[in-house]
Amino acid sequence: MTPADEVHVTREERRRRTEAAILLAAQEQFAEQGFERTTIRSVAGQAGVDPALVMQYFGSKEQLFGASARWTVDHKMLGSATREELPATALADMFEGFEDDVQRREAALALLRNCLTHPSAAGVMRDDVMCEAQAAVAGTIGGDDAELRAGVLGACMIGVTIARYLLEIPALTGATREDLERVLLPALRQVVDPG
Amino acid sequence: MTPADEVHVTREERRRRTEAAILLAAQEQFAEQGFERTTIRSVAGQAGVDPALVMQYFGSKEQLFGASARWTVDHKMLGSATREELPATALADMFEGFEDDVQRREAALALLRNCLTHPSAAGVMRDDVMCEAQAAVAGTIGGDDAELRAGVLGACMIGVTIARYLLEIPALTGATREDLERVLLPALRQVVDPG
DNA sequence: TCTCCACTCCACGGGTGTTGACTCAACGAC
DNA sequence: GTCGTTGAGTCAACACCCGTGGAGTGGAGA
Repeated sequence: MTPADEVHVTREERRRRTEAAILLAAQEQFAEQGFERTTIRSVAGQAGVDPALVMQYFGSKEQLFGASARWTVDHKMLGSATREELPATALADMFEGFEDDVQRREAALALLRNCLTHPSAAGVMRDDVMCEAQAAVAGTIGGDDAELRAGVLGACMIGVTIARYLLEIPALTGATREDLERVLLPALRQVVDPG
Repeated sequence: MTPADEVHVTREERRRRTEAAILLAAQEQFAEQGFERTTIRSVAGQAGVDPALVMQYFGSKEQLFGASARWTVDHKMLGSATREELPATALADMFEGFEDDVQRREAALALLRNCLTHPSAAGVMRDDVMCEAQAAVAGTIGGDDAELRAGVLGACMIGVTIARYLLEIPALTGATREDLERVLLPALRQVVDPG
């Protein structure tokens, strides 16, 4: 844990590091095995730490999960996109969140993996991710059924995300970003632009 | 459990009924709370039966889940549909499986609810549901990226299904079938027909 | 009346989240 | 430099719940 070539680390710094190690291990296990199948002991084991320390830092398994599972949708970018740009912006946000940034990916996977079985994860998913993003884009879509179209857009994005990053359907995992854009963008434009 | 106005039921008939009651209770709980949160005891309690009887009939919790979680995609109907009919056929299959037939709905929800966290449910979902349906429609789609387009079609269907029946996003649950068809069909046609 | 089988009772073994007391090295005051 | 204090980290254990198994019971069938 402590590199030999590092002469001295302050106590505060050590604490920050182990807390980060615990959080990282928790995110990985929550993302891969789900909430119920990851145990405090296994997280502590992967982080090289005693299980009791996990409790001391995060309070409970529930709170550890709350700190681990996060999905940051870029509301501003979605809100400022025109109707034509909307599908491409949403797709770019997905690629950035699930492929480019390792930190964001584990946190988002931890939430998505459990959003069907864990009550609070379902709540966060429904309220913070889906409904907020929907509200952000419904205005730019316009028309009578703007809310529905925004919801369908989100639902399709969720479906593709699940198929590609969680279920790992070969047809989806084997596709490049350009492949996905080519197939998906015309369809999503049809969702946001009824004309 | 035994209706008073029923004079006599054979032993074999009684056994069939209690086994069906156990299976129904299991499907409901697997569908609503997920695999880990439903216990043999709670299933037995809802069925009005001793926990040990559940084991005796189904062998293990894993096998009980296997008997409970099923999703029957209508491959023949999907395979025989033309490219123009494909989106409407898929959507009709979703409505029938998740709204019209109560038996099928609980079984399908039990599978879908757990497909991100339960290993064997994930396998069934990926292989039996997604990949088989994909293979059934890829032929009628045609072209170089037929597999990818079929996969994207399935992914969008899964996303809408999850958003409407599991996450219960208001914008999706509040929509009628006609609303969904109006918004979704043009987009799905764009997926299966690149022209 | 004897047999069989649907069904129950009770307990075991194991794994889990959580806790309180404990150890020991880093830190600040002098 | 020395000494008390603080806090990071450990250890052992508790209380609980779960899946599962084996012995037992009572009423239906022959």
